[in-house]
Amino acid sequence: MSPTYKRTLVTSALPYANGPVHIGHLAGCYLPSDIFVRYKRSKGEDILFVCGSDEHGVPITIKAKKEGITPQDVVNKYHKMMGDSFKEFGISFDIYSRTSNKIHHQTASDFFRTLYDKGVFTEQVTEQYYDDEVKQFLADRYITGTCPKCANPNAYGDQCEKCGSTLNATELIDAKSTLSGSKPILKETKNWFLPLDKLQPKIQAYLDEHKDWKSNVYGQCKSWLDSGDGLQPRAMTRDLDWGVPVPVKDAEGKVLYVWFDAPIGYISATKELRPNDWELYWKDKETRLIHFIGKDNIVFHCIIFPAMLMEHGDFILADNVPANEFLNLEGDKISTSRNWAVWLHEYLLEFEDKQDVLRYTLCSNAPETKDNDFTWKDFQTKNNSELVAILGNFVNRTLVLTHKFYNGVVPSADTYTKEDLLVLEQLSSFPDKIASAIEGFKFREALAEMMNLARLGNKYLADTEPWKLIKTDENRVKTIMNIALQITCNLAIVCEPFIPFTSTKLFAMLNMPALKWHAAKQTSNLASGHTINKDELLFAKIEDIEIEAQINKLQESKKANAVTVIAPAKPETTFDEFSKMDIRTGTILEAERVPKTDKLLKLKIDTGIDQRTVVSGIAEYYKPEEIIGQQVSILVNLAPRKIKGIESQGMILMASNSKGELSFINASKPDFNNGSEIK
RNA sequence: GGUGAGGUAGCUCAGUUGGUUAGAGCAUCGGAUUCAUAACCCGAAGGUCAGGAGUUCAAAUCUCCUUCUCACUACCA
Repeated sequence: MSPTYKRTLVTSALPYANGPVHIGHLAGCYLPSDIFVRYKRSKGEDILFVCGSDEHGVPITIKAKKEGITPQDVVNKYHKMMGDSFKEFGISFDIYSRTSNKIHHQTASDFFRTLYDKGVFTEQVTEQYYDDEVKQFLADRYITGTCPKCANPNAYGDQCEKCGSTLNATELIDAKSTLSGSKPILKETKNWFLPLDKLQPKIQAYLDEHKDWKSNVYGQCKSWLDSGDGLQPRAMTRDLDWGVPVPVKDAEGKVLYVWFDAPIGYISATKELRPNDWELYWKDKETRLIHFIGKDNIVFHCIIFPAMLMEHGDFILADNVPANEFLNLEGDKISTSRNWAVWLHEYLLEFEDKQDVLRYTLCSNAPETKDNDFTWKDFQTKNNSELVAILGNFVNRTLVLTHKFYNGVVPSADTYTKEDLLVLEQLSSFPDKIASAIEGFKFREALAEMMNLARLGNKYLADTEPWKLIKTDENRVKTIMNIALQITCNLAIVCEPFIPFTSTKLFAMLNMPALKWHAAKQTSNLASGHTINKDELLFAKIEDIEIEAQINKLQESKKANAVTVIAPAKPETTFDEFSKMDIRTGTILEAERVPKTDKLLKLKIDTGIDQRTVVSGIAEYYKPEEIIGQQVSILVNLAPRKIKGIESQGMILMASNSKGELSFINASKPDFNNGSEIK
């Protein structure tokens, strides 16, 4: 936070255009950034707020294929959906752009070309799976096969969605191309890498200047730099036909890696918004650049993107990256694929005109320092006992009294008592308190301060009791009501960053145009003699029925999930194929943990044929001492393989449930000796 | 296993460079009140600051160990 900055550029993580926005996204980065920007605008600072849809990358091509439409159709659908719901929710982007725009393709392409011409990239030839039928390299997501860990037959080349393991495409058993169904072959391909290893000293120096970043952010960056071998070169191009084409020779069929292309989206969005002076926001040392993101994006925004910008030259680097942690929902991780989420577009339909309730709840419980949990019960409580009872109630009682006593005309303040002066002093101190919390990215604290202003109002009314005094001292009541109205007016100003819809309603009720931040330090924004409008309730109570409905809805998707996780049957095989496998009953003679691993047990098995060593990934489910003497089924003619330096000579057959938990399978009658064949 | 972030009242979280009886909101209980959406206002109760050891006149705060949660990462034939 240097005082020399003349302007600020705020970016919010580009949401990936393969699904709608949910509350996790909002709490993670869109709401905090919006609060920050609204506050800065209210202060009259020069600030731009850019965002857009991230529309490239493999998952979108897969989704398109599945639905039989083009990738462009997919992103068109979600781009519109996300843009609309952000807008309706009051996320006040100056521009919500998209990476399939021409201007972005041009910008990203030029950016790559500049780095290429400067000789920044290293070229590397690697072996990748290639589908010879459709003449195309296969991204990890385009390869399916049997998961080597849980035997799920529908694991992807990068991940098994059933057991959650991260995989390499080459690990899959019976790998298959999803494009043609054929067996892929390994083929050499050339890609361009960003040599992060060589850039490490520069990145280190950059991070050293920013030890003031949030501890979760700085800590994670440091762990990347300090870990074992330090940073590793990372491919910035992919063999794919959806994305920004690589603008060099010999690069047919290659596009920029989404993580190269996406952050450049911030630049192209700025360009689109301000074609004439966009460079001011990206290249002037007096511009402060801030990236709002979720914790999953830290490495890209704090290491890779800055590295790209440094190597390009010209550009400024982020001054801060206030990343939030994750938001859970009713105790479970939010998951798009499991439909465990509160979707913004659905919320907006089901809770019409209640944007501010969600904004308030998410901000007050934002995962600023650790993962947090969103519950509907909490949502209800926050609405009923804070928004309704404290803020809404204060405004309501003030306006009702004003209409009752003065027919809606603001009375003039007469002589201030000691008590009044104290309240006025506190009133004018709020803007700075809230501001410093926002400047420090402590939005929960800022929000709590905002509510304290409403509390101050409630207390003032309770202490002065104008409804009693009106019978004995009318003059005094005028002063009291004037002060209560000033508090209401200043509330309208300082609540705007957090709950803008409420702010608008408040100004409308007060019958005045919206005031800017600096006015909130004044205690006479409402002139005496001014007539206010009729009062209406700011917030309505949320009843149990509504909350139960939401909880039931989540229960339904939980049930739906429990059913669908059963893996579909594998394609038909032949008896010949099956009989190639030599499976026997065996007994575990010895078992011990493989050091420095979480999942591995080293087993000695009596197979009836011999005694052999097998390494198996079952340590999470069985303790070594419990399984000695256990009878198991073992595949004995599997090619041996070294795991953690130990040669594993076979594979224990395990049953795996939908959670990826494992269980031995063995003969159910006692008199089956080791070495009995399983057929 | 490695690395990072966390573990503070029933719940959600503050606790700045170690300094008198550990704070706030919500929930609970009691009181007062009626202008207000039975809301507000006042008060009470509620914590071996994950556990253990150490440094210090003094530790929630510093060091070490153990343990639990989350994230990244390695191992799973």
